[in-house]
Amino acid sequence: MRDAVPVFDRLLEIADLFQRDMARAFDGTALTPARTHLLWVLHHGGPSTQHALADALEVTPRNVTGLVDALETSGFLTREPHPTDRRATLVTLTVQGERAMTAMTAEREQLAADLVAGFADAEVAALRDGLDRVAARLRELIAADADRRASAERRPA
Amino acid sequence: MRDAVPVFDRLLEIADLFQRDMARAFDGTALTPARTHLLWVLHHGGPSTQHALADALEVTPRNVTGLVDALETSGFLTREPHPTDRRATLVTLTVQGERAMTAMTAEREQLAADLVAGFADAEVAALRDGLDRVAARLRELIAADADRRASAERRPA
DNA sequence: TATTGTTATACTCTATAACTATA
DNA sequence: TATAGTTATAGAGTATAACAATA
Repeated sequence: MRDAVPVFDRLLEIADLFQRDMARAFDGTALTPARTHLLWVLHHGGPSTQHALADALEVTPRNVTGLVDALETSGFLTREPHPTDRRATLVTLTVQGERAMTAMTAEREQLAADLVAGFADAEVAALRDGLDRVAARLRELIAADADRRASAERRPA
Repeated sequence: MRDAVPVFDRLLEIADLFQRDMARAFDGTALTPARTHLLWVLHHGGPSTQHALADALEVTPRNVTGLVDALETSGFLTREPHPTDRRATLVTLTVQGERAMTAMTAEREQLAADLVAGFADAEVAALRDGLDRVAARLRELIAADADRRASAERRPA
């Protein structure tokens, strides 16, 4: 297990680099990470209510109001009345919003290819396998931790 | 290159999981990611001026003022006059701050070991190698991108 | 003149709580 | 009574600009 900590450190470094890279990519546009995430969900899930978006983004409905406000103002999406539920709003990507997400998909694929340029196919497959296992393990650990916290909360009450 | 996008997606997912895990770990403490990062830099670099911290964190001096304010209030560090430069402040970890960083180091090593539990040594080494190469590539791409932007800025001026 | 840290101001992301309009 | 979205309020993280004290 001599290499466990270096693997961990590299993963943290890559996470940090991704974050910085994305933040930089938004410079000069009206987009930010949170707003882009919302557009991405909309692009893949189609027109949605704000409540559905809040669930998908794991964020409060109030938060979605703010994000949708900003994206509506900058022309990436529109709010339309829900056809059957007059309480609800249907959020829909505009042409500009769709174009932005299409461009982002292309950039994403380009970056993915660039990251493993120079790898043999078998090396990429091995890396994929290793990452799949690490991600699964991490999900498990987080779930176990959440359980532990939940029962610790139930105890003192 | 069939696996390039899945590798990319896994890396993004792991980055996201790390972020959520850390945010959760701070619940109930006075610590947050940004404040913890500052303590970590202090733990590894020893007593520093706020300016040095701003450089290390790649953040504005004004931002450091706020982080140090909060950490001073919660007892993780102290501000002391710089021995030779009366403009500057020396920020130093308290015993509580050192203890928090020691605990964090142990948790980090535990998590790193857990992530690759069940991997053969050679598999961990291969994963480490793959991640090293991906991280190096990502750093290159970001640097190239920064260069491109810098010259694009010089042009229209 | 340049540097260190601060006050002033502002924007983004996030949260909770209270409220309105509808189901 | 419950749900969808909003207003009100607050705190964290970040930034720029102007300014004081010191180098």
